[in-house]
Amino acid sequence: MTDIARTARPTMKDVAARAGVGLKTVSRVVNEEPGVTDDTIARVQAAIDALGFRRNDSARLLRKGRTASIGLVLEDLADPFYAPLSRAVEDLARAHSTLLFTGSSAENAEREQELTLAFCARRVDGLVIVPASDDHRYLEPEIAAGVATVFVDRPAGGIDADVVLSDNAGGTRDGVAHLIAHGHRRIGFIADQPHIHTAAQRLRGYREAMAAAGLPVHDGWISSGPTTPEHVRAELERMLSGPEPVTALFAGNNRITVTAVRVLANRPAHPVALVGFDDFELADLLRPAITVVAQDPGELGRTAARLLFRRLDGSAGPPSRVELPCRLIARGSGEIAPAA
Amino acid sequence: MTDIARTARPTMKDVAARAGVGLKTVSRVVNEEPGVTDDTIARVQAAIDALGFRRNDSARLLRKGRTASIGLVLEDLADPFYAPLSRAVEDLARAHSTLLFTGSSAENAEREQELTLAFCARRVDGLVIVPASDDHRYLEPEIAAGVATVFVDRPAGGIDADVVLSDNAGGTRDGVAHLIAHGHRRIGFIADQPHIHTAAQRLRGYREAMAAAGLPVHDGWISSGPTTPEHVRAELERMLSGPEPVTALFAGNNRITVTAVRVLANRPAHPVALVGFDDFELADLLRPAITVVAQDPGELGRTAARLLFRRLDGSAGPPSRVELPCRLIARGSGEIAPAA
DNA sequence: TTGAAAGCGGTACCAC
DNA sequence: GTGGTACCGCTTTCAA
Repeated sequence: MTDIARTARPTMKDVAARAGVGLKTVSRVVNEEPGVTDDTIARVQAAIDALGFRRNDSARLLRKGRTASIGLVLEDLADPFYAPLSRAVEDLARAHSTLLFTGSSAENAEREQELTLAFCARRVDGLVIVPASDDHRYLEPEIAAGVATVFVDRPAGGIDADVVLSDNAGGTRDGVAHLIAHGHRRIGFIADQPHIHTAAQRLRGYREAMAAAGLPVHDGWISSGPTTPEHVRAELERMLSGPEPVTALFAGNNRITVTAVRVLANRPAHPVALVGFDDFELADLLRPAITVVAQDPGELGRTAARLLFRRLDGSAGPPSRVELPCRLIARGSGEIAPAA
Repeated sequence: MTDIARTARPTMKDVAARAGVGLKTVSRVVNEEPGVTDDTIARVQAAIDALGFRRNDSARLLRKGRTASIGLVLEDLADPFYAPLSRAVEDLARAHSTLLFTGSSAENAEREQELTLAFCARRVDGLVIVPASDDHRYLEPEIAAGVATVFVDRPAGGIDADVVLSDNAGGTRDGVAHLIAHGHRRIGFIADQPHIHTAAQRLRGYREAMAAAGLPVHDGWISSGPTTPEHVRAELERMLSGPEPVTALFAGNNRITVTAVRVLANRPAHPVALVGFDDFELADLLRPAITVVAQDPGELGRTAARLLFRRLDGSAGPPSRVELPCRLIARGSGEIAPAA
C-alpha cells in the first residue's frame, strides 16, 4: 500500500528537518520576520510547499496569549431580527482579523451561560452577548481576567458592563402616541413575556403614553405571555370582543405583529389600527402597509462591536451605556381611524 | 493600590501548588477521572474555587488533537434564507459538544478561501461550506489532513466531496409546468447571475419545462444578471412591454420575487402570474398570495451537519451527494390565468 | 543570520 | 492513589 497514512499534518519541525534548518528559522520565514537570508528563505519555502505545511494558529495563539477570536451569543441565530446584528459584528471582527464563534441561547439562561463559558474556556478575547439570563455574575471572573464583554439589546444582570440598547420605552411611547393622535383611546398592547427586559420597557412606554394623554388603561387591554400564534390570536380576539373593544393595537415585537396581521386580515369589516415594534421585510407590501417602530439591529451590532474592539485595543474607563433611538415609520395600518 | 494586576488567569499549576498536590492530580479532578481520594478531590476543588480556575480548552484541545469546533462558511450571515440552515448546523454542533465558527463569504471567492483557510489554521475538525468559489482545490491538503468537509446549497468545484443540494432544476421545472398548466405560453424567467450554480440549474429547469410542453423560448424572456431591484425592475418591465408580452413570470430567487411583487403591484389592471423560487415569510399574506417553489433550508443544514458528524465519527466511504426535493406551494399568484 | 532551550496550559504514559 | 516527565505546535529569549 502507498502511504495513505501520510495524513498527519506537517509541523514546523518537519519543515525544519526537510529544509535542513532550525525550527526557529522556519518560524521566522512563516511569520515574515526579518533577518533571514534570501537563500534560506527559499529553501524553507520550498520545504513548506513540498510538505503542504500550514501554521497551526491554535498553537500559535496559545503561546501568544490572545486567541484573535470573539464569541457572539444570540437569542436565536435564525431570528431575522438578529441577522443584521450578527453581520455587523462579523464585519468588524473581520476588520480586526478576528474569528467569530456564534451560538444561540434559545432564550434560555442555562444555555446562555453554558455557551458563554464554553467560549471563555476557549479563551476568546471578547464577548458580545444578547442576554437571555438576568444574572451575569457568573461572568465576573472572566471579565476580571480580561475578557472584554459587551451586552446588546438587553442589559446585563448583576454586573456593570458595557451595554448597547434601543430606546424601547421611547419608541413604544412614540408608537402609542401616534395611535392616540389618530383618535384612538382604547388601545390594546400585546407584549412578549414580562421577564424579558425589552418587553418590560415597551410596556412601560405604553403606560407612559397613555398616561401622558390622560387615558385610562384597562387590564384587559394588556397581554403579555408567550408569543405563540395561538396565544396572541386568542388574546387579540378577546380584546376585540366585548362591549368596549380596543380600536387599535400596539404589537410588542415582529412575531406578534405578524400574527396580528393574520388575525386582522380575517375581519376586514372591522378595521383595527395596528402599530408594531420592529420593522420587517415586506411590511410595506401588505394592505394596509404596516406602521412600525423600527430599531436598527445592524447599528446595534456595529455599536456593540465597536465598543468591544475599543476595549480590546486597551480603552479603559467605566462601562458605557449606549441607547439608540427608534424610528416611527408610518405606512397605513397605524393611521386607521377608530371604528366608532 | 490593591493587586489589580492579579488579573492573570490561574492555571492547573497554580491550583496544584495551592492544593499541595501534583499537576496531574488537578487534571484528574478537573476531568473527573477516577482514582482520586474524596479527600484529595475536596482539597483540589477548594483550590479551584478559591482561585476561580477554569480549564483552558484551547490548550487542552491542542494536546488532544481535536478542537471540537467546526467552521460554517455562508454566503451572508444576514440572509434570511440561510438562517434556518445555520441554526440547524448549530443544533447538531451543540449535540456533539462542538463549537461553531461562522463567517460570510459575501459571494466572493477570495473571501471564502480566506475564511475557510483561517478556520483550517485554527484546526477546526470540520467545515460546512456554502460555496462562493467554483474552485475548491485549495482545500485538498486540508481534506487530506482529515478536515471533514461538506458543501451545501451548491456543489464544490474541482474536488470530490460530500454535498447537499436542493433539486433546483426539478423544482423550477415543476413551477414552470404549473404556469403552463394554467394556460401560459409566454413565460418570463428572471434569474440570478449565471455563474451561480443554483441559478444555472434553475434556468435549465425552465428550459426543460418549456421544451417538455413544446413551447418556444424567446431570448427576450430570459434575464440573468445582478439581482438589484433596479435591474430586475427594468428587465421585468421590458418583458411586459412590446407586442407579445409575457403573461407569467418565474422569479429565480426570493429577492427577485419580492421585487417582482413590487413591480406587479403597480399595474393591477394587467394581472401577471408569478411563481417564485424560495419561500419567504408573509408570502401568504400578500394579495395575491405568492405561489412558490420552496426549498427547506433547515433540512439542507441538518442533512449537511449530519453528514459532517458522521464523517467525524469515522464514517469512511466515497463522498455522497444528497439532493433534497423542492415543494410547490400554490397560493394564488401562480394560478392567475393569462390575460389574453 | 541562526538555532537551542524554555515555556504557553494542558494531557498521556509510566513509574512510585 | 499520586506525581514526574515528555509532549501537542508554536513563540520567546538568548547565546553562538
